[in-house]
Amino acid sequence: MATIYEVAAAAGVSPATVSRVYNGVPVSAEKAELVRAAVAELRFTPNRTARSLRRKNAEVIALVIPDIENPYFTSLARGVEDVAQEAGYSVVLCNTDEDPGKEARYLEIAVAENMAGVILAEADGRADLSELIARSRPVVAVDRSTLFDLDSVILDNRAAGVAAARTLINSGYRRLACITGPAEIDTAEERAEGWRSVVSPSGSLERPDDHLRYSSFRVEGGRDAMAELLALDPAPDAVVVTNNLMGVGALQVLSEAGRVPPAFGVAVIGDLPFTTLTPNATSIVRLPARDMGTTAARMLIERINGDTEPARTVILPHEVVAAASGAPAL
Amino acid sequence: MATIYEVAAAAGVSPATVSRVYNGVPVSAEKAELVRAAVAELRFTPNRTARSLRRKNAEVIALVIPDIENPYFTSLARGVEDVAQEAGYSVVLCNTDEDPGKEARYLEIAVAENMAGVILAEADGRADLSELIARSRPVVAVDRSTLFDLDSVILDNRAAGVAAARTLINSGYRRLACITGPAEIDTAEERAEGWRSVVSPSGSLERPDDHLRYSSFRVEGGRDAMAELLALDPAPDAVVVTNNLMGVGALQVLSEAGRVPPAFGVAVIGDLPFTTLTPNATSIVRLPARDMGTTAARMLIERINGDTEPARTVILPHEVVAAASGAPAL
DNA sequence: TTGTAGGCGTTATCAG
DNA sequence: CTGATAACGCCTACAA
Repeated sequence: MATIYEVAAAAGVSPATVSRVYNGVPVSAEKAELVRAAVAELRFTPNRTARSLRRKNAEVIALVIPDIENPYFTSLARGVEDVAQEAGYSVVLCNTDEDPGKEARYLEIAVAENMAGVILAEADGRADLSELIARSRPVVAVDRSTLFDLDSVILDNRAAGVAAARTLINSGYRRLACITGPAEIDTAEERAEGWRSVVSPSGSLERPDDHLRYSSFRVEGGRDAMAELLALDPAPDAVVVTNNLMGVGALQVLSEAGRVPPAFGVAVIGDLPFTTLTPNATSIVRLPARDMGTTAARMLIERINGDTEPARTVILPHEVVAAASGAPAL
Repeated sequence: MATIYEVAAAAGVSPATVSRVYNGVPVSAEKAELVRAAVAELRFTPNRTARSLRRKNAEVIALVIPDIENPYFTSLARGVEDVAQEAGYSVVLCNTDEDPGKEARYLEIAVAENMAGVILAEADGRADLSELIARSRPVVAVDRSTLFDLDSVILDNRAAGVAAARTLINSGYRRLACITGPAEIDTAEERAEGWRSVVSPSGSLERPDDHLRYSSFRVEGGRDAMAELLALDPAPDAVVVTNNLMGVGALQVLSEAGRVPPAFGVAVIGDLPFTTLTPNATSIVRLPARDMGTTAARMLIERINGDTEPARTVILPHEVVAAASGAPAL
């Protein structure tokens, strides 16, 4: 409630002086002390709204993600948060639910609220960032790249797909199916392409894409796809699943069908959150979710602080954790 | 970038008129049309910062939760978000990490940013809300109640504890242990008290509290506590776990020890996220996470709209999903 | 180092 | 219904 004027009056100085103590501008020790006392007295907190209006810059960064219920993105969010907090920024978490409409609305808000910058994991790869760019608000792409030339923190999705497929082959499985996300999402397509590149030359499946399913990046998506794959002839003996939630769905269906790994090989890209199965029967390609967040946040803050280097792309490494046990004897 | 003045100039009207079309104040059809055209032309978006400074009220509500990585809270957040969005508010998600210091900082920001209201799941039951209340910013407590007299959306935690314990007794288990959260968190204590009230009279454990463990509301907490309980003599034959993440940890340890349900009875309060075990071997007391969010958001918005009734407390019902199979023959 | 004063973009009051 | 104008609370030249 108290304003800078009331503090100034109480301290016997000018409003400008009060402002200065809050902005690291030199003020004599005595006056500074007077101000501090008055601030404590009146329990003054600077009004951030007025400050951002004046400075055209809120100490807030927007983190726009497609699915807040996916632990991959919440870890990433934690990473962003920790770095941002450190640098004095608060984080507004915006959940787009993979909906380009919601995404567009949130990006508009970021502009209208003068937010300092945006970290964006795109819903559909078509977001219009021209408004943000026109107002020179820095944007960093994370997890998924955009149509614009931006700093990006991404994964080598194709390599992750390759790694997942290879680990199954090494364990002795031969007929690898694949479950991936919507074809419009690049990461889904790239990971599947990694699988395809391993499976095609091996020739154990005549037409690999018959064993490929596109589905939603959610538990239900994994369930549906896995059920279809199990009904195939020739049946697959293993599956690469390109997303953690789908992995859970697939494992549920396999478990219901009595084909828990290693009876049926499973390699999942992404950490399996909260699984209660003994963990090491499934191969995992771990993704550095938290690191993606911290890295993106650091890049964004550099931009906010005026860095004007050309856009950089950082590719963070995944880590393969192979299942302990291999395929059953043929 | 365009301001209301530029729009006004382009449309040949006064800035006040432009403002009016954005605030539902009557404006003649012709002028309204002129404004609409100019807005489209200049791609004008009202500056929310200026608006909130003037109105002393941002169309933003803060949702303060203790653990963004717990799916219970992300579901709750989804509920809040959906209702808020509907009503034209954006939601700022603040993760306190169960840290009262962070919590205090976020609450200060809510004040400093003139946010319209706060939905708070408290970290420690001691938050100082006097500042918010003094400025008559509505606050709704969710999941955990506070020291202040506020609208609250909570659960009957004791009854949930009773229900969890009863379902195990009904399945034929006799020596029920309990794993609960930090003693400072009321919900943890209340749920444990429910368990105690079932276990004490049955007399099958001489000193029930020897079989009670306080731990952190996280997977690790469940793991640690479960390991300790398994080493006890007399060993329990079942456990009530008062939180979803702890439940996951407990099940992991049991699985590693080869004592998967129903060999060892498990009842968990809270949904088990993403479990890949066949689901129905564990009893679950389902909590209406999303509903808590929607209910809290509705209450908050009523308050924002000026409702001044005395504080209400809503207790949302849980739902017991008993395990399909009972205890093994004794 | 300090104070004065103008303006950031809106909204609300008050005449007309 | 419409237009001029004064705030909202703060920051930052500019002047002293």
